Amino acid sequence: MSDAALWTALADPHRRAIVTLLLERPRPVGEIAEHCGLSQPSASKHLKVLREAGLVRVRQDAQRRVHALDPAPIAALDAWLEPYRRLWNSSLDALGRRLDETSDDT
Amino acid sequence: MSDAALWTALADPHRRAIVTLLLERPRPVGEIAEHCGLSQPSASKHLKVLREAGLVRVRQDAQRRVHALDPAPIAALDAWLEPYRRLWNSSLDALGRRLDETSDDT
DNA sequence: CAGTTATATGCCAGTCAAGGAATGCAGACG
DNA sequence: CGTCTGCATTCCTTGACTGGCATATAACTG
Repeated sequence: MSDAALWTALADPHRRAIVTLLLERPRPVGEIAEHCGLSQPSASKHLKVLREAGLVRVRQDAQRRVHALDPAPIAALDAWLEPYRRLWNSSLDALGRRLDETSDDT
Repeated sequence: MSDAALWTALADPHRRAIVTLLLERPRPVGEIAEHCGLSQPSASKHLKVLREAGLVRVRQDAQRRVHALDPAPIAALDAWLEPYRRLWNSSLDALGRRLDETSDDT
């Protein structure tokens, strides 16, 4: 269960920003740092955490290290959310039903 | 965007355990503490964080404070996951296609 | 090989969250 | 009103994480 590593990785706002940024396309470290307003060392460290959580993969291109998103671990989160999503949906349903019952004064 | 509070709240394993526990049914603080192997003060603190993230609601019953799960904030997470889920699914699709192509040696 | 670019790492100081023990507080109950 | 129960809050200590800076490392360039 490196589930913990995944949560920890995504708990940080900067790292979520990186992940979101990589959603667009893979990028080298420097570019990531710039876009997220991070120093290069800081970006490197965050990327390390993301790598160890399996969220990011590296491809070496000359001196550059192009980091790409790996969405696979997100599936674990998705699975974790499952039961709550059910609850949430049924709550919405209940709300909808109640709204329907009272909807004559809309 | 108290999105951050939500992530922070769920980043902690104990709090995830509490949330999972409350999935079953609402419970008073003492019960939660016992089930999660937490001291009473610790449980109280974690519940406070969960409350402030909107994940938990309290109903007062005599001296007891019965905490119940509120799955609504989870929707935010779900929304955040959306784009990644797409990617993930398409990756699966791609994998499936590749497996199909090579599936004569199954 | 010397120099430059792109990135990783080590070290340090500041910050913050977590756990434990003790205490405060409100409701129940005789 | 005194007491007990259930929970919240405070204080304190400790460990973890973060950022910055300096430095090491690796790969390209001439």
